[in-house]
Amino acid sequence: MTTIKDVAKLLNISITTVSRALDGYDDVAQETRELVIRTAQEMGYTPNRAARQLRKQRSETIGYILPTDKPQFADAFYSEFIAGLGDAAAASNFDLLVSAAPPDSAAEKAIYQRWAQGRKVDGLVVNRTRLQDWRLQYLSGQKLPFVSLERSLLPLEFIGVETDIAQGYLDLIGHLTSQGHSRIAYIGAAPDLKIDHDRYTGYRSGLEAASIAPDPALVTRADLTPEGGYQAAIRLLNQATQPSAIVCVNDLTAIGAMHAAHERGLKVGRDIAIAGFDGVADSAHTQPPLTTLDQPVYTIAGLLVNMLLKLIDGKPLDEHQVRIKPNLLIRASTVG
Amino acid sequence: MTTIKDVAKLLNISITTVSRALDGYDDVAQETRELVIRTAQEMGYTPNRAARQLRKQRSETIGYILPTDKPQFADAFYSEFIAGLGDAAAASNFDLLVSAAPPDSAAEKAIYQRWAQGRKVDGLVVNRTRLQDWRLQYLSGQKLPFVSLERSLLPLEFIGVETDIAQGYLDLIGHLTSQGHSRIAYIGAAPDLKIDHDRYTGYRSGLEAASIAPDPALVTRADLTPEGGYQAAIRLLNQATQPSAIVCVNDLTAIGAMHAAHERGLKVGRDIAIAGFDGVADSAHTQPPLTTLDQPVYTIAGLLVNMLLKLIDGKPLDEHQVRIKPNLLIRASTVG
DNA sequence: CTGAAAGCGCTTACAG
DNA sequence: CTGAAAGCGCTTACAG
Repeated sequence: MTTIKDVAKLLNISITTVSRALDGYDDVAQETRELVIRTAQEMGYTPNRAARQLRKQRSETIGYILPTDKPQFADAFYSEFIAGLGDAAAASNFDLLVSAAPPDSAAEKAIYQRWAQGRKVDGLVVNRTRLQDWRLQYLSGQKLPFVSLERSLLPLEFIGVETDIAQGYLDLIGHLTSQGHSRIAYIGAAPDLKIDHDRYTGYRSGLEAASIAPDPALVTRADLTPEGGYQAAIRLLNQATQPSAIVCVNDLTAIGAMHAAHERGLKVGRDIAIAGFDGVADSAHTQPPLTTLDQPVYTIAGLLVNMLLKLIDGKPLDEHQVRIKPNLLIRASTVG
Repeated sequence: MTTIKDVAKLLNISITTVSRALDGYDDVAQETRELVIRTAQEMGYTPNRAARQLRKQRSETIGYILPTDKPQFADAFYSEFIAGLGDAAAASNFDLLVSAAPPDSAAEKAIYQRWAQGRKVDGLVVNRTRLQDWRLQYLSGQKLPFVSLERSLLPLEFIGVETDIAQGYLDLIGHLTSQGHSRIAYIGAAPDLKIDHDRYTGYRSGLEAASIAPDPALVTRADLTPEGGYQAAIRLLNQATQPSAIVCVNDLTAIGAMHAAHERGLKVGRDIAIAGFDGVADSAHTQPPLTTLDQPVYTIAGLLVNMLLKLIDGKPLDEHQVRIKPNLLIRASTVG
């Protein structure tokens, strides 16, 4: 490995000057700077990260933990989310540390502690925020910068990105009622998740705006997977009073629900309307293509990282909360 | 931050002893060890990673770069793969560094160089291996340990995991011919990818085993996305001689191909058979459910990490090459 | 069994 | 504009 010493020795100058030249300080002679930069390049020198981190007392790394309910954690939302995090971090010369743990598990807690205490990361990105989320409380207590996708109900300052679910659901339910639907069901996720809370609230507001009386029998919950959506839809379709439309908390749930409907011999779009949320996954290519509230996942991830980096640097944020309006993509799954 | 000094001071012993007690050396008095461990725990002490890395000259971190062809990189294969990498790494107290870059791009090269030169990582996991893959050559040259999913055609020692595609395709084509198919098409990926190479070879062997003459008109290639599969299938279906079955390089491609078939008014399973490869994604819940060659992605990722960690530690490997047989899941998409 | 000390490779006040 | 030196927090030979 080439070190700063090697570069200094070759050039017969001090390591101080090499360091300053490379870091772009303006008190280095133009000539010296150019020579240093060229030589470092030629020698293939890159500063040792551990040494730099130790000295600067920051890791130039941000962390993210995948909420893996099961090992078979196949969800395209997360590949796109991580790609967005990685790209935005790299653009600022930060690294992205990724781990995986079941939400609200001992393993999750252990990772947070290890990262926080060992200062492995300068900050974290949190998603799948829960209503009472110990992670946010812990990070606040540790004074470790973080941003989150969706806010909690805790009395903590919220810095991050939020989807404008209320508006999205007004659009979606409006679309469904305009198609003549009034028995609209909801398949959510665990009720302690902020996305379930918001989407359920949005669902209720949407019904209210259309003057439809809510029916508790049309509300059920699953686990954000196709399998969960499939089972939940079977429950709904087994009831005496069946829904004519189902809105689902995410696309994977909707894909499972469509499967259940097909098995019943229902033609999705004609016999029953089904809609998702996310717009990632293969929603454009399901049979029939899935109506969904599309979110720019890659962009959201980038926004989160850029907010986090400003927090880490102690720079002022343009906005503490960014609100993203999901885009209603109407496809055949809700159009007779 | 609590440091080793704080612990030592509180206990009135040297930092040497604290370090040795915590690291489990056996030349520390049992009593001292217990005291140190308990106190460290109570004080919330975790060794500073940067200091440890600098001193040990290893980062206790492995790296992985997502092959993001486009920002909208939605592929459930990768969420599961990363979950597997993260879990296996964490089980050995290693961290996982993730970045993203388009395959074979300048950005990809830059990340490899930064990680290698700055010793950000002790080793890397490579996938989507290309036939002539500069990454493998570069890492070999840098003497940086790595493992790969699928081998290249380069004259380098291969350490990693390989899917037994030949056997998988014999099973799959056998299944299709037993259903009476003889006009079997193939939708692949970029031909410089090892998976395309292997799957195409497997496809040809499968045809040969069934004494079916290959027809170049039935072979086309896409980009591993649903959209690509959709376009490729349209091309195939627009031809004078249409396929009666299509095998696809991955599930996402197959999902797109099913979409194209449906648009043509073909009933998948009855009018045309379509099969995928991977078994992640929502293949069990597509309409109709998708026949696929299922791979244990999470397990494969774990195997790769464990092999890599042995390489990093200079320990002997049980096997340099692990061969995984994909599991043919026959579903309605290929059964009349 | 325990401790004093060196040193990993940087960055950055400080002096000139 | 440049350099000598301190020190970030560890681990580990070495001495006792």
